[in-house]
Amino acid sequence: MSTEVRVRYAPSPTGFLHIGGLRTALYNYLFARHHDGKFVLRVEDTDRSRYVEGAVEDFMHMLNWAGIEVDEGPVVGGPFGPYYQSERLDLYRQHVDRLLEEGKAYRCFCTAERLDQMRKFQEKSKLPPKYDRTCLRLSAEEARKKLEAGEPHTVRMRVPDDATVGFSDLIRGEVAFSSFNIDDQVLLKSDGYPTYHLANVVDDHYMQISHVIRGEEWVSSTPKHVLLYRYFGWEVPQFAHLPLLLNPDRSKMSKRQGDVEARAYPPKGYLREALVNFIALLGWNPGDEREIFTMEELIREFSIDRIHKAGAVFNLEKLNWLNTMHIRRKTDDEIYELLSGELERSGLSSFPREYVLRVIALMKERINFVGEIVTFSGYFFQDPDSYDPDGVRKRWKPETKSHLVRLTDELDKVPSFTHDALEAVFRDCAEALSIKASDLIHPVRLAVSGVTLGPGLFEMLEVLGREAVVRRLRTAIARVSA
RNA sequence: GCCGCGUUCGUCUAACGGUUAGGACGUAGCCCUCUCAAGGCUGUAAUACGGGUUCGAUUCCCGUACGCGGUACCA
Repeated sequence: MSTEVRVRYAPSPTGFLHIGGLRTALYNYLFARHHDGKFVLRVEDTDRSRYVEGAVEDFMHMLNWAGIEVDEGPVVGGPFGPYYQSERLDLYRQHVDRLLEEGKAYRCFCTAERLDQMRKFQEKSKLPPKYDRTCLRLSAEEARKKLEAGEPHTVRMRVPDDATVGFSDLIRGEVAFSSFNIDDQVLLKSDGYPTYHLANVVDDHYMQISHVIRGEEWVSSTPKHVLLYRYFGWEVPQFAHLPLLLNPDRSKMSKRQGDVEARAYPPKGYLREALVNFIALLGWNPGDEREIFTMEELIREFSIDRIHKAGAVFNLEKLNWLNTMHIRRKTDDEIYELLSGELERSGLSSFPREYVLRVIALMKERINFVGEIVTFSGYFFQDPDSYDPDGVRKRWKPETKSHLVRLTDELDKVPSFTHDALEAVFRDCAEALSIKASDLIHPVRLAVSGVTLGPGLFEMLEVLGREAVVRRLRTAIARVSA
């Protein structure tokens, strides 16, 4: 086998891409890219009853959104396909037959009801829950009869009686299980489909996967996989079991406590850069104090030995902060592109791109989500229809009216309506009136925007332009002082 | 129940036997300032518990507690 790093993300299409799944995919991808290896996407669609329509499309779409490029997989293809397990049934079948012939697996004719009773009994007797091997004790003759009679059956792997099965985990170190606690796992279901355990091992082998990087929930079934590799005489890949993502109450991340589906995040205004940066840091850190990373930087820095062992709580507040940090790193043009849909929906797409770009430049540093440019800066697109009452109370004094009348006249005739010229007008006017500039600035902000917060006043006025500013001031003077 | 894994500020984490246990988010205060942000400064807050080992334990070992995962013809 080559020494090339080959990893895979192998989701099951039983639901849409989960944040935890996205992180697993990301870690695999970062590891692959860091080592100039390949990232494979394999669809583990062996459970026909739980298949969710559209799930595969969702995985691919969200991976693509996140900037995780698939080197081999369903759409792009590759030398080790097909990449849908449902299209590899013959391969699994052949391998089950081989195990059967070699006595490393056996047919099981037990019914679901029987197995149920058995488990209840085991629990009551405080025994480890595992198949009691009733069918292993069937004579060759009995088994053949049942088979010929067409009795539905599964195929189970035969676990050695008294052995320790261990493996070395890149994150957890040596992990060992006594075979006494390893179940004779079903490898082939009665419907002819393989279970995860069989399909996964067979595919990882033939797809030449060098490192199996997956969630912690697989730790306890890894001994079964190790056994299968041995049965087939195959080299065992390196394992790395990732810590889980947790809800705020430290239970396994799930619905009810926030959004677990990756596709919920883009519409909320989260940047791919922020989400990727955030989940990368959930369980991994670069070893120094940097926090903001691009995908390229993550690829450069990523290493499995800096992955944590303990689960990590998915905490929105830090994600939000990262979102604002990444927004600030974007150019105005990039933000415009991200905003186009929002502008459309808000009926603002008729405004010239140049104008929107200037609004973006002013708002970019004061928002947490791209969409807030639209929600927080309505006054750039429309005259205010009301004035914040608290602001009026605080900033609009009895003498304000006459001051603004005078200022408005000055603004109406200032030769160039630019930041510096406007500031000079304000300063001169304040001086002439023997008041502070802020006594003009605050009421003007209120008159022009209707609110008390926003970008610096002079740059705001410059963007708004003389006509709108003068019009709004005159309207406000009449309305607020009335 | 059985098996496995884990445990540093509220959260994400650094420290791989010797640090005043560091950083970030959040939060509180201050500075800056035309507002709001941003930024700067300061504060807040942690090694689960009990035994060892050691001159010295966050760090190594054992136990307990707690949490989590698995315990399917799901993945």
